[in-house]
Amino acid sequence: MSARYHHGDLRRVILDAAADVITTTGPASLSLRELARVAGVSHAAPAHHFGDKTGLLTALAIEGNELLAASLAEALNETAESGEPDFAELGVRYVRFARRYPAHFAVMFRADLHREDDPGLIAAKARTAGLLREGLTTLPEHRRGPDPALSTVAAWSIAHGFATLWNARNLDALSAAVLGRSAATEPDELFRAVAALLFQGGNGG
Amino acid sequence: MSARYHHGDLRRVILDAAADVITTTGPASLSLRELARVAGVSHAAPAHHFGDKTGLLTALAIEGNELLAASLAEALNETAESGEPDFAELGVRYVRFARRYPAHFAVMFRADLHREDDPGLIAAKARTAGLLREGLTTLPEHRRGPDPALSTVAAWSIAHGFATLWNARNLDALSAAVLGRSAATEPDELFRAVAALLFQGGNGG
DNA sequence: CATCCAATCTTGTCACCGACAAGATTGGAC
DNA sequence: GTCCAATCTTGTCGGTGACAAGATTGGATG
Repeated sequence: MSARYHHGDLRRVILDAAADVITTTGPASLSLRELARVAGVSHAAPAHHFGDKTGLLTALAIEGNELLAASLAEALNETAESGEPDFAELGVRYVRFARRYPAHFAVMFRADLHREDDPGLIAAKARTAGLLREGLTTLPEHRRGPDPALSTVAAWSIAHGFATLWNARNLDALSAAVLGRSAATEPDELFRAVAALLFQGGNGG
Repeated sequence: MSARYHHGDLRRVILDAAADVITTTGPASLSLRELARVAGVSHAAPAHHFGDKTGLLTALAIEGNELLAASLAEALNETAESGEPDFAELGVRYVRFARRYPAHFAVMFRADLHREDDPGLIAAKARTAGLLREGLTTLPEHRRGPDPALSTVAAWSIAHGFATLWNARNLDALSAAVLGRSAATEPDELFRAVAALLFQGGNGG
């Protein structure tokens, strides 16, 4: 009985199962015991790897920041090579990440769910924010306004807001109204159109 | 003993207590029994008014939408009188609402916490979204681009993203960088500066 | 005023959950 | 072969949400 003790990679399995549950039913109904059941281990096994429930969600938030940072870094490299830095591409990556990893995205910005003072989380968040700002700073001034920090706030806000509202299904009616009169059919295209309204060549005053 | 049965306005007391708890410690740690304790009633009393925990949070979400809609409607009336419709003012109201009622704001956009198909909630959300779109539609085209629906998505996104990131303390470092070189000291002013980067007089085509 | 009723609140209970403690098992280092 | 640290299990406790059944109240009706 009791199967075998060493599971192999229980930590990863629990993390993936948590992401699945959160994606379908949200973080509120997440239960360590259910995750243990899914993984086929005892009810206290998950706690060993994450300390407690908050620890599990902190791990998810860290992983989310790392995934996002990797995607942003990739976009920065690509646009650097093509010689045409494009802030919208960063935003598209941001929105795409939120759609592909909704569980991670949801946990990352919910301070009450994870341990805010975790060193690993602080480092991961700093890296993501740094890439965001770096990306804006590389833009020519006429395409991002005179103040990079202010532009970063604007770009981050519009991408984050779009991603959040999209995931929460708050843009369904509006996006139908927009897409009905254009050829765009994906949220990527809709966001590109939205992003085009920012930094559209005026002087930032 | 047992004090007196009829509390007077238990529903309101529970709602306010819930908002307090959520504001300080987040929705994750909310407990109906704790609210009952605070209100001085039995542990099952709150359920009578809201059905269950989800019902309580649905009521909070409805109230939040109504408060926000009222503020947006007020802003629309004011700018209509002054003859200078200003989209940024709507955004400022949006952000101000998120800061003044962080508990409501947090619950409103968290589908897993409230009952999405509640008729009252659907109506309240429709009213808020309608005001948002109406506000943008009244803007002259050269200040909001050719497509009102698209402009609504953009304006809603930037306001919602700013509010969310601000409440989650993700803009602290950036706002310090911006505010350090300007006279602005309040988030209202910071958002105004951000909003000025949208629809800044370029042609949307 | 007496009676009745629906709304409100209480008491009691059950299954589930998170956290903790103590013990069992495993793989690997030595 | 022995030991050890990491991993997982078992057992338990207090707290929680949900539900059922009963008690209390204010007001309506006569």
